[in-house]
This record gives sequence, C-alpha cells and structure tokens, in this order.
Amino acid sequence: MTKYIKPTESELEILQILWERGLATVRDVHEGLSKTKDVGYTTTLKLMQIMHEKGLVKRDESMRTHIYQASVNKEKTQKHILGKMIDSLFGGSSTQLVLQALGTSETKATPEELEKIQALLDNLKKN
Amino acid sequence: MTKYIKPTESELEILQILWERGLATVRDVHEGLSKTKDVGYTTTLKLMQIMHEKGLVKRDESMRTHIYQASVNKEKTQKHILGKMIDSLFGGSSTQLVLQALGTSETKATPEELEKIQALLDNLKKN
DNA sequence: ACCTTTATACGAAGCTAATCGTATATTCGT
DNA sequence: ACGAATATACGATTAGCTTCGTATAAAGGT
Repeated sequence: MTKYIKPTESELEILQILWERGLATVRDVHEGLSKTKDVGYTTTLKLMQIMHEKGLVKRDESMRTHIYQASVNKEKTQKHILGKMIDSLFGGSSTQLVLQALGTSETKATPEELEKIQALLDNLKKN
Repeated sequence: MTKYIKPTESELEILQILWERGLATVRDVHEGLSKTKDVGYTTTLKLMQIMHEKGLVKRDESMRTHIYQASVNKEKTQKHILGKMIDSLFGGSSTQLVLQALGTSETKATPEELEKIQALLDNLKKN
C-alpha cells in the first residue's frame, strides 16, 4: 500500500505532458507549458525537481540533460481525482457527475466513444 | 461579468452542506462537517467568515446566531469546476471523463438517472 | 581558447489555505 | 443573579504551492 500523493494543479499540467510524450526533458515540458501559460524555465525545473522528490516522476540522470517520465499511472490518477470530486461536489453520486458532463458537453464525442458509453450504460441497466 | 471565485476544497465541503440545507448556522454546518472529518468549531467559523468576505455565502446577522446560505449557484459551480477538470485532466474531452466515471461507478444509479443519461446519449448520437 | 548558451541545484520570497487559541459578548439554566 | 455554555471576531501560526534569482557546471559555436 504505497501512499497516494495528490498532484497539485501545476503538477497535473506537467504530468499531462509527460503522459503524452512518455519521455521528456525539462525543456520539452517547459515548451509544452509555455503554449498555454507564461512561466519561467527555472519554475518548471523546480516543479519537476519537487515532483521527483515526491515520487511523481522518475528521471534518468546519466546525462547532463536529465530525461523525465511520469511514475504515476494516468488512469489511476484520473480515477482518484475524479473520485474525490464526485464526493466533494456531487454528493458521492457519479451519475450526477455524468449527467452534468454530458449536458455541458461541447466536445464532439466520436462514434466509438459513444458506443463505449452505451455499452457501460447497458451494463448498468442490467442491474 | 462578475468575477468567478473558485471555492477551495474546504469551502466546497461547506457549500455542499449549505446547498443541501438552504439555511444553516455555523453550528449546523460544523456538525455536518464533523461527520466526516475532525475539525474545530472556530475553524469552521473562520472558513465561513472568509467565504462571506469572498461573497460565496450570504448571512443574516440580525440575530446573535447568524444564519448562512450559499450565494453561489450549485449547478454553475459544479459546471465550472467540472470544466476545469476536463481540461486539466482529460485533455478537454468530456466523454473521456464520462467513460472513467461510468467505469469507476460504485454508486447505484436510479432507473430515472439511467434514463436521463440514455436520453442525453441518444441526443449526442443523432449528431 | 573563449564567450554564449544551456543545464541543474538551491535558497528565499510571496501568497493562500487551513487551523486553532484567545478575547469578548450574549444567552441559558437553575 | 451568576456560572456555564455558546456566539462572533480576530490574530497568529503552520504548511504547502508557486515563482524566480543566483550560483555553478557543462556544452557548443566560431
């Protein structure tokens, strides 16, 4: 039972990038972040160092430029945060959250995604 | 365009209780919180005072024991936070979030809820 | 070779959230 | 009427997040 470490907002942004790329340098990540927000390079560096201390990321230090990768699982992290949100914001009802999310939806769901949702829904209906 | 104020974790817990009860004293809220976490009365009080300063709650001060109520809309707040989460955690795809939420689901959805979800889903399928 | 660029490491400041103790005023029970 | 309980207000502390400046070392270019 390893203790779950809740990533902060900024850490999540970084994880997001690492999950996408797999391997990345601080500079890679920083350039990714720079697309959406204005932040100094050393800030990104510091954050990633802290994440390393916390165990949120691993890194290969064998070269001068360290290579980082996420050490926490994407789906598990999503599930964890989602679970907390369901509790704190939707009184524990995940269906309430789903209703809100589908209602708000501006994203175009692909037919495949819709089928997956339908399948899950059918499954829930059985019970 | 009134500035949106993002409630903190603790503030959300309090809002949750206020949304449920409509009107409540600090003690009411504190007793609600005490069910799930261990916190001092003055901590709850302080939080609610801060929320009042921020405009997250209103209060009737005409009596010694103030009567509080939420001054922010439940659905709007949910939608706002959900939106941020979809962006930061699911790359902007609300369907991805729905998939996770339905998959994780331990909550028993009522038949009515399932029908509502189905209706929304049917609607999405049309387009 | 030497100057510029690019790394990491580290320290510290600014801010916000969360918590609680204490002071003070009011109300309640007996 | 008087002590206990209960209310608000307020200050202070602690902890964590975020940010950035500076020091130092290693590469790179010409």
